[in-house]
Amino acid sequence: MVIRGSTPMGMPSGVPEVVIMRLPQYIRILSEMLAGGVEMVSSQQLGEMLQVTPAQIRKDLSYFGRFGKQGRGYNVKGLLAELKEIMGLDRSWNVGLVGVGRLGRAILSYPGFAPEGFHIIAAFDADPNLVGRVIGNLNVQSMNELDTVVKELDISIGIVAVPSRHAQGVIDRLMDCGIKAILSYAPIAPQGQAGVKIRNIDPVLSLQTMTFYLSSGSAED
Amino acid sequence: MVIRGSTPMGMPSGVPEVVIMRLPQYIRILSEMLAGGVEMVSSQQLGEMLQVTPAQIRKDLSYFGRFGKQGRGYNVKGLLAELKEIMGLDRSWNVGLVGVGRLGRAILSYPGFAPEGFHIIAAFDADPNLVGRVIGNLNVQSMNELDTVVKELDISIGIVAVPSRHAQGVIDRLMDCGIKAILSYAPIAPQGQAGVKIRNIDPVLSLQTMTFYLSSGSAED
DNA sequence: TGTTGACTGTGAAATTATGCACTAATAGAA
DNA sequence: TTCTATTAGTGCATAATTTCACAGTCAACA
Repeated sequence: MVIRGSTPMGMPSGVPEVVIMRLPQYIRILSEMLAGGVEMVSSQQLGEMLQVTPAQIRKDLSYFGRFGKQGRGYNVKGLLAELKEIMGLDRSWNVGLVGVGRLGRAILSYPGFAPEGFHIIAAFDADPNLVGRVIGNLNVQSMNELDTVVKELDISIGIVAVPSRHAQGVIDRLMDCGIKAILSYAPIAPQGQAGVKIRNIDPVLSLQTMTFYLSSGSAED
Repeated sequence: MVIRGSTPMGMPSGVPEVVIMRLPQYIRILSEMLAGGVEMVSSQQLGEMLQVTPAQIRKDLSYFGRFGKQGRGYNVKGLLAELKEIMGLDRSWNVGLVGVGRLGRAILSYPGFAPEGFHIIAAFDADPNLVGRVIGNLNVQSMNELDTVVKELDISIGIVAVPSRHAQGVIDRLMDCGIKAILSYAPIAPQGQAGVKIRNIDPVLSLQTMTFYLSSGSAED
């Protein structure tokens, strides 16, 4: 799928979604390299670490500009900064969590979000017994307050951690609030409106995509 | 990517990986329909629920055989059974978990695996303080026992829930034991050997693939 | 100041995936 | 029985993605 339409600040448009899906991986490797003191990296080296061809990396980057030096490769720090800016990862994002059951609490206590700029600053639950309680530094709020709080706190990303039978309803509510990016942990096939990005975390589905290869005896990778 | 090579029981080979990635989703929807008492379904209806074109569903299924009736559609129960068999989901799989920290325990207590036939029947940890303890009905075992236990209990899938700096090492150990399917929760780009399938559960990466669309102001879906 | 080796950026080609549109089959109505 | 409305399966066209391969640039060094 290709991203059509114009973008505000002169950002090149027409970037395939597959490319967008790969950039965060480049960012991650580059971060590791920067932490490791590496200054320059070639598409060859980057490709080896990510198991993709060097040509693909160069082509991906070419959608956004020219970041390398012929004969030298890429400056790790510089490329990292560029990619972060392109992806909107040079800033922090306010995230709202819906569902503070066992899974929701695990998400709240997951230490991996904040260092990457994702701050869960509000938690909601439909259960009146949970509303008003403080869980992981957050005061659990009623679903009735969703719209108000999303706007007041400038929340642009929603995380859904409710039982699957309620997940689509919650996703609909979030979209009604103007949320355009949703991370759902529910094992369902979510229906999203146009212009809304939804990603699923679904370990069972992940396992199910591997068993074919186990049973078919295929030795391919 | 296309799956090359022959398969033992006359299973058609040459099935693109994208197709394999979609089949579990078909299976999920079909299960829901079966539970809902639906008897027949057309590719049109299935496509609407999954947001894919009917043609794609028919094409995907055609890699494996002919399951529908012209003018009628597919028998839900029958198609579900066929797809489960194709994917190796008509049986149960033994799973080993490495890492019983907070994340590992959350995985052990996740109720979604067993009903789908994935049984975590062994848990390992490198921490001597954890070895020997009973967590979630399982006796935590030392990493030294990995190879023996994997073979004894016929474990064919590994789940990795260790800190990221140890993840690649654990993945290597699992591959050395002959494990061909690994689900990793570590936020790294894992290096796998040929013939080994690795899937990542990485919520941060998922979030990072969405922010581009939030910042670019693109209204596309 | 040439010359060499390394490596990017990019059109073109190859490959892979998707969607169209048609044929054939089927059930049910008239 | 015949007609109509559906819908699967599929060859082919189109679209998307990946890879190739090479011109152009750069740094290092003789």
